[in-house]
Amino acid sequence: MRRPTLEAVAARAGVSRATASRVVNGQTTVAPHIRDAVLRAIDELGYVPNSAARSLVTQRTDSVALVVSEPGTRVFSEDPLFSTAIRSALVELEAINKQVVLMLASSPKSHARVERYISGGHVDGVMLLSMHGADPLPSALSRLRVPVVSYGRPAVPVDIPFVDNDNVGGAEAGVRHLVETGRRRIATIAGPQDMIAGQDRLAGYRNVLRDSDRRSIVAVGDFTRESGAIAMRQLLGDDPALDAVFVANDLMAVGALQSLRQAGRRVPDDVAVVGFDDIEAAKYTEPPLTTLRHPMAEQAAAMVRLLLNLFEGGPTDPIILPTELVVRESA
Amino acid sequence: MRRPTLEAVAARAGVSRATASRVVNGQTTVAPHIRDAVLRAIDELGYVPNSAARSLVTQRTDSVALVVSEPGTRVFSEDPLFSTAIRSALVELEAINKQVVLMLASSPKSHARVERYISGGHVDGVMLLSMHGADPLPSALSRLRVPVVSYGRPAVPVDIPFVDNDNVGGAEAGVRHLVETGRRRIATIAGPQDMIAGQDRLAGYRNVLRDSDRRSIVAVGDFTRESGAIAMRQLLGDDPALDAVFVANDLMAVGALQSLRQAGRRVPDDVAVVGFDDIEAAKYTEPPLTTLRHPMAEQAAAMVRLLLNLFEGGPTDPIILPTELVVRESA
DNA sequence: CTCTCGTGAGAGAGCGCTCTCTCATCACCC
DNA sequence: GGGTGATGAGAGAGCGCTCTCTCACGAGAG
Repeated sequence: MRRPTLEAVAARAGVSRATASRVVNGQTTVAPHIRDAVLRAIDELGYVPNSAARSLVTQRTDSVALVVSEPGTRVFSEDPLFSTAIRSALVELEAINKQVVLMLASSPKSHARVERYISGGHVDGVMLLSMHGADPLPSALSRLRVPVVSYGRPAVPVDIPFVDNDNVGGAEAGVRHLVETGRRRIATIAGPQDMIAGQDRLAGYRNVLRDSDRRSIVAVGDFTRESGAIAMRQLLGDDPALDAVFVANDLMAVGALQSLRQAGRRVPDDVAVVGFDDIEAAKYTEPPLTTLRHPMAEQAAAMVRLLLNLFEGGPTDPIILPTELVVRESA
Repeated sequence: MRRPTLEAVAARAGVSRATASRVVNGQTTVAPHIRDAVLRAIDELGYVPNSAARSLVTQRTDSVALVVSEPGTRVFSEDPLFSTAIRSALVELEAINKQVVLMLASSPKSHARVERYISGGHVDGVMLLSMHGADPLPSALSRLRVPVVSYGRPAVPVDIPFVDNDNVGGAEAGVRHLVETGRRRIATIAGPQDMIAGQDRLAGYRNVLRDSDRRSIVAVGDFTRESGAIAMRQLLGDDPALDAVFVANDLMAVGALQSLRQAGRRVPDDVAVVGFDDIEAAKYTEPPLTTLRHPMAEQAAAMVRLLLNLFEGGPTDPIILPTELVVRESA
């Protein structure tokens, strides 16, 4: 009991396969009464085109790969960045009838898998959610002559269109807020330095401290809550008198708040805290977190548009989305 | 400049296309020296099989659809349930070389899209992350004669293999813990009653209250933090003397904790709180949350195995995974 | 009334692969 | 030495579709 073919539809409608194909593909060179007959046959038979056959001849697949290159299970599952970006990209792509193949590229083995798959012509394009600098994927894929776009600026200089948020400017705004509210000893919990977001947000912090003649106090985390808690303890050891901390993402800020609480510090009275990303959880910390809104969904949507432009020859200049300071109670 | 075909490989290796195909597909009936010649040709040409051509003849696609049926943007992005389950399923499927097509089925329009796609034979099977009872998808897909499995028991009685966690037993264990620690007025913030998880966890709560001769105090949320906060305020209005609350998921518990704080209630001194799921964030609330561990990743992995069994004729009985009480400081 | 041109429909090749069928070859045994 | 069977390799059909090429037909022009 196999699915009806175009042949069957054509036979039922009393036309040739070519004509049936014309109707299916919406060509206008078909007389109305014939078109109706074909459509009726399609309906009656429950015909659905075989995509393998179609893409065999058209050389298109109408699907794109979304490659997520994040080794850490915890980060992937816990950081709303990924789910938000994936969901937004999905919605955008479904709107233009493209399928999304989701792939993980965490180990060298899976890298090979991804490369093989992509070069197998299964997809018309690739969207890369790759955060790590050492990641060989951006350059590998750009060599494959497949349209590739990136969510976030690739850490290695490679000619791939990308969309990023203004990490440096956002960090500057956050730290400037601390300076302007009279904080003197402003520490930071930086993100991983093999990620652009980690590097740029630290750069922003340094820029403002330099200009405002303050000493930088740095601990490094890996964007997880736990690393934020550990880094905060370390900072309190390094400089017990610190009165503010700029944390490179909200997840780490959550951990930092816990460490501050355990150390008996009041927030914001003793120590002001500014996060980054404005995830939903930031509204529910004690106290609610002052942070920088990172437009993750918009970023993903813009990435999809960039990929489309790559297909259709539109502009593919990098896009940098602005961030916005959201002042709550922690600073 | 198109990709090399099997024909080209065969020509270069000096064999027929059929023999080259045998080598590619790992058949053993090829003499070693010929196999080597073919492999060398493949390597030199950088040959990658054309999957469209292959699945056109084999009628297989080596890919499965992962259909996420969750209308709420916020829930999808914020609840680690989705990202954890998706990631785990992805890892399991990549291990057996299956591709994953991720699809959203939130609106009636996208339902039609999904159905059309599935019935188009693009995928060998479907995994359903559908939580809502009114969801027409499970029955629609089961009619399509495509292998389907479900993450979570489908809300409508439909003959689909599924994996779930022990919602009732978990809720009972959580509430029993509250009873055993001497709480008298135990309220609950239930999940949406059109979801099995919402229904079953409420049922578990009711079971224990009934047996321990306590009155039930119920508010209903929708599994978001915000709804938890609202429900908690409502409960405090309904019964200011309540001394415990069982919250149907951790996200809502986070919101509830905030409302309790704002109402000046100390946790656990005045009000004990038990959540459900044991998400990472549960360790970072103030105070850390006592909750029930819901093995989301294992559940997804088991679902993948179930789908495999469906392909290969193994057992496809429903699987119920146990939950475990994790006692922290909130109760 | 013939010629040209536009329009709508059919014929048929071919996308790249798998797989059955067929055949050649060789070892083995009586 | 001829028959038998196992083994390895090739020929070729065909998966379901698109798309070019061709052609039939009718309208309009000369």
